[in-house]
Amino acid sequence: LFCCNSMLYGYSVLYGVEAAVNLFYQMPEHDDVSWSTMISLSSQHGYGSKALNMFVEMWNQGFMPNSMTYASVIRACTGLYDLDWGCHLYARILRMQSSLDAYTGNALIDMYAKLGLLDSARRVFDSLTEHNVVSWTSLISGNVQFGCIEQAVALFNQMKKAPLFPDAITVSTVLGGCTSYKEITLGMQLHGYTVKTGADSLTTVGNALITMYGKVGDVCSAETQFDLMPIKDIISWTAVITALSQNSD
RNA sequence: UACCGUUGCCG
Repeated sequence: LFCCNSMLYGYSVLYGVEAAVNLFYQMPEHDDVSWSTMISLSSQHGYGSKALNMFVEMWNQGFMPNSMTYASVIRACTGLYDLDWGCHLYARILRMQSSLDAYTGNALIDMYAKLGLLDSARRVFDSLTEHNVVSWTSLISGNVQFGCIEQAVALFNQMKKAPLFPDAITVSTVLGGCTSYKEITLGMQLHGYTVKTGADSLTTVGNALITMYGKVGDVCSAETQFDLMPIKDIISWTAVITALSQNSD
């Protein structure tokens, strides 16, 4: 059983999730680990309804989901835009585990944020005893995506006062907001912040900066940023080419 | 053994 559990993950990497599912059903017996592994693999690879079905099956057979299992199923709900199931899981977690932890809490924040229920996302956020960089970024991302850029920035500034630092993903998220809403003044302030912290040399952050300058027609800054970057990936190249082509002279 | 957030283009 132990060997099979390790093989489930290996199978999904080598042959795809379907192969892992087949292996799973060929196993003579299952335990919480096998179930949880399959559920997280399924939700990670976009097989959301498969993940939900397996969760029900697992539950009916009397196995105990842990917070990572719950987080995986919530992620599945997020991908399926299945708010009913998500709320149901929320209630069930509170019933079974009495409180949210970092995994379930962040998964719920992400779910509400992606579905545009920013107030609910905020309530979950506030109910957590501890916030990590993912909690903050998920909430910020929701506000960016649903047009509350000023609220996103307010959160970002609040976060800088918290005992943890925004990472590359947090900064890229806010920069993405500046791009969408053409908030160039704000974007340039953020650019200054990234230079100060050295974050501008990180590929994700640099990519977001290239895109932002390209979008507002500042090809020169876009190119400069591109040239400054020590590590360029496929996104850097696409972003700079897009910037150049959309501002052709 | 597995959890959650991000940046370009195309679909």
